[in-house]
Amino acid sequence: MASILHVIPTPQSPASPKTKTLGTLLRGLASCSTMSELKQFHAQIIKLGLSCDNDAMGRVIKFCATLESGDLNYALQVFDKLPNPDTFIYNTIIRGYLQSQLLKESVLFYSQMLECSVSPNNFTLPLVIRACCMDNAVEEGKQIHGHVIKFGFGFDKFSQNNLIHMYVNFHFLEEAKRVLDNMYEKDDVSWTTLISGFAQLGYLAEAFRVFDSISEKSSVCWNAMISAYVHNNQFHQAFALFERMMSEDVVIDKFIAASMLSACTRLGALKQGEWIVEQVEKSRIDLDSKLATTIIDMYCKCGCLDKALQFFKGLRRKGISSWNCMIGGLAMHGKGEAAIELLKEMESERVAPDYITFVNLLSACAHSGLIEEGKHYFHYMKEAYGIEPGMEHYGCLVDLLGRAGLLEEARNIVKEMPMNADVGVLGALLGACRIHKNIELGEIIGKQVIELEPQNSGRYVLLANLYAYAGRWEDVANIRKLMNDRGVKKAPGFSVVELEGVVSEFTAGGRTHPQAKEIYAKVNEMLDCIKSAGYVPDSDGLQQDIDEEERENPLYYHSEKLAIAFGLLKTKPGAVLRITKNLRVCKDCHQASKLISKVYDREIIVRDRNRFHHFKDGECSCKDYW
DNA sequence: CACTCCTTAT
Repeated sequence: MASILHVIPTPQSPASPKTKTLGTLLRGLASCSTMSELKQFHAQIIKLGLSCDNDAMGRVIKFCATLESGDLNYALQVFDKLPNPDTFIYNTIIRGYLQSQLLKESVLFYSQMLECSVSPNNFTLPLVIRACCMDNAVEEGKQIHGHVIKFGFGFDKFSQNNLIHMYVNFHFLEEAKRVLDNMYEKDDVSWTTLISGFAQLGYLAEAFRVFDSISEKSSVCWNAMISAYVHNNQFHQAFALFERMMSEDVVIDKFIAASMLSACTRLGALKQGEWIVEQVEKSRIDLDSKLATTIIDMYCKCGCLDKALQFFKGLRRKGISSWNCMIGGLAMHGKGEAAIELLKEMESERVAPDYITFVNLLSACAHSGLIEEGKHYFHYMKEAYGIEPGMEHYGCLVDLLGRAGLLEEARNIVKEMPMNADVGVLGALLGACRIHKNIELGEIIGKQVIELEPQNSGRYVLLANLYAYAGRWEDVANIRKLMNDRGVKKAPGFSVVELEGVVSEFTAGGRTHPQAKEIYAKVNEMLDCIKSAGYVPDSDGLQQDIDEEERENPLYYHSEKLAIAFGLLKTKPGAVLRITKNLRVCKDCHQASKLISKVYDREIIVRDRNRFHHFKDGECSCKDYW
């Protein structure tokens, strides 16, 4: 028995047993992934008598406060036990609040830190600046700017860059620029923050001035400026800048590829888009799921469903956004059944559909008139995946029912849905009233929609068209007057056609094209030809009706017809014409396009604001519902 | 022991 009381001598380890255990524990802590695991490590650290050790507790707090699987309240409990928490620990809690969107608490914790005489370091102020920025706390933000200087971080890049971000967010553009100008050493972050900030507020000239002032432009800077143009619909500027970039031998990376693809998509510039895809493949740019999605979207919106599908199927790993985008693409092209098939494929590959998947799927059902299927999936998403229908889903359902002529049912959905219908949902109902010429309901909804979005010209136009159908010319004139009084301008209509890689743009009645004379002659010839095939210009009431495209131009010269005429002039017989326009196809152009496809034996693919129209053999894929 | 900028889609 006595031997038990003897300490058996062991060889001396280089570190003391306690340190060694702590080291192992901290390593274990770094690798734990759940709160319950963490609590076990925490308990062991306490047993070692380290419950007040900043170094050890700092790690515990870091886990709880900043990781997805953490628990901010637990972090705060640990914090409260610490007699002298250090700067790192304060910073970590501030970051925890920030990540949880508890912005005021974040700033408050910083002042608590100062009250306890703990000095901020270079990590502290960027966090607090961000909190003020996200909270739109202008006064506090200015004070923190003072602290940056007072505590000696006037030359710290992170603080400065975050200040730029904050002032941009406050719309204090001069102040943002001043911070940049006073920076000792500006970097990509400083420049791109300011460029994209200016661009978001629409100040493109200012953004370009900043860009131009950069002596050594990195690809990040180039992309910031390119995407600034893209986001402001200045596609030609984006292309011009891209070309300049190429001529200066800057290498395309995945960011630039994505921005340029987005420009091609919005413009309908298929050839250019394909060229970018080629570059991506050639230069082995990392094809992440964002870039893959962008490429799929480009093919879909440029009218090449086949290529989109081919690319999609060839992807090794398909992210959820790629699936969603592909389903959305099928929806736009009126391929509802194929969209449903793709959902099933997704399920059989054990990819869980999400909120967006069902928005796109329901939109596919709506565009293809799949009423029963649409209703089914509206319930199915909740039953099978626990996804509560949101505003967009209700919008699709209303669209689906409304298009099918089930206006009462659609209206009941609007009344009974758990949230207040937004403009999107009401707009869908209004659209249905237009299709089915329900003046009574359309008038009520139209007025609501206009007041919800008084600057959106399309809403006025829709109601005015409805009045025009009813022959209520006085009301049409009143709408027009209302628009004038409020200074609402109709978006100028334009159509774009891409031929041999050259994108040509047409505006209604525009004569600036170098070959305008030939094009107009072709339009006249075209219209004569289809007249013999039964085309009757939709001129009833034209003098009074408000069209989406400018009224002062004769109907025949809508941008879409000019683009088609130009396409017929410039391509060989049988070639497919792809046209992209910014507004909805008007009734007359739709009818004309159908007949042109027959008489000239051409497939014409038109992308309008909402969807695609494939004109072939005198028919349209939208089955005249759009 | 750690922080900020440029990319897509609905």
